[in-house]
Amino acid sequence: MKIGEVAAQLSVSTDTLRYYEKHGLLMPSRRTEAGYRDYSLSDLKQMRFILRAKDVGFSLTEIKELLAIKLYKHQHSCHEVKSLTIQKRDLVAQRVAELTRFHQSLSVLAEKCCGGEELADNCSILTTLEDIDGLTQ
Amino acid sequence: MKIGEVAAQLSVSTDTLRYYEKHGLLMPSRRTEAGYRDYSLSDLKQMRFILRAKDVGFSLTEIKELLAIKLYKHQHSCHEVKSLTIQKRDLVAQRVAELTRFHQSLSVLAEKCCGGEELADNCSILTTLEDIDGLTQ
DNA sequence: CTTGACCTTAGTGTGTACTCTAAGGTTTAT
DNA sequence: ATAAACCTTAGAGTACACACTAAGGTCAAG
Ligand SMILES: [Zn+2]
Ligand SMILES: [Zn+2]
Ligand SMILES: [Zn+2]
Ligand SMILES: [Zn+2]
Repeated sequence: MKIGEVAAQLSVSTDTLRYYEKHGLLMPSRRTEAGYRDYSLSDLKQMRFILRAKDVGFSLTEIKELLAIKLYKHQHSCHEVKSLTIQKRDLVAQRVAELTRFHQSLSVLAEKCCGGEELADNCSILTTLEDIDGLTQ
Repeated sequence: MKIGEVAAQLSVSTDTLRYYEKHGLLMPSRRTEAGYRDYSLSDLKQMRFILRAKDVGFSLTEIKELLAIKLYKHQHSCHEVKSLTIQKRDLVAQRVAELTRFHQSLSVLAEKCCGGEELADNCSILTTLEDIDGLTQ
């Protein structure tokens, strides 16, 4: 398959496919005489793996590690794979916690403000951000 | 106050202070004869505002908007300020939702894998990422 | 036979929030 | 007087995941 066909089938851009190739995530098996990329079914399968890994939150760097393990499965253990997964999950959990704190603070701020068309001279959001202990109480 | 003193007092780097100045967030009121930045108490107060706004999740661009409103409070309404806050809160909520889906998927993946020292030939994480409907069920 | 739709490479631009560097001037202490 | 510790500027580098561009080669349809 040519790059355009793969791109259409998987709903990605040809740029993305070339980008992944450049960064060692997906090398098409063959090239045509004219030098065109020629993707095999196995290449397509690998691209689906990559996209699914992205869907669960892995970065491209992490996916590259997963692919390296997948390629030589018999040289790696379940432990390694699970470690990567758990590490990622915990990192995601940390970020969720941080963003949840943001959300909480923003909610508190929003509730303090009347939101009316009056002038912002005494807006509680602005004064709270000015005050030292505005959000810690 | 000189830049180093401000930096020490607020636990930021002098680089950060110069960066904020360059990007229009905080201009020190004066310069000394030698060209050194000379921060006033009001400058310090503004820097605290910026840091507190960062703490609740506003980006520097958003903080710049807030500062512009704060500077001319009598030309802006509570509505504007509250809008910015609500928009940000909703955006954060979206991101939390996305990351929570990631977390859920990663947990499902992790639970499927034994995590032992055996070879990864049949690792459920890898096979699930390969399968089409692995995570949708 | 030419038009348009594809394909190639290599390189640059985007946004975020800094961080670091180079090359040099100033201040304070010994 | 000189060294240490500050300060200045402008500009480059970092991570992430592409998107876009230029300049050109290839191929199918009309
Ligand atoms: Zn109000
Ligand atoms: Zn208000
Ligand atoms: Zn196992
Ligand atoms: Zn496993």
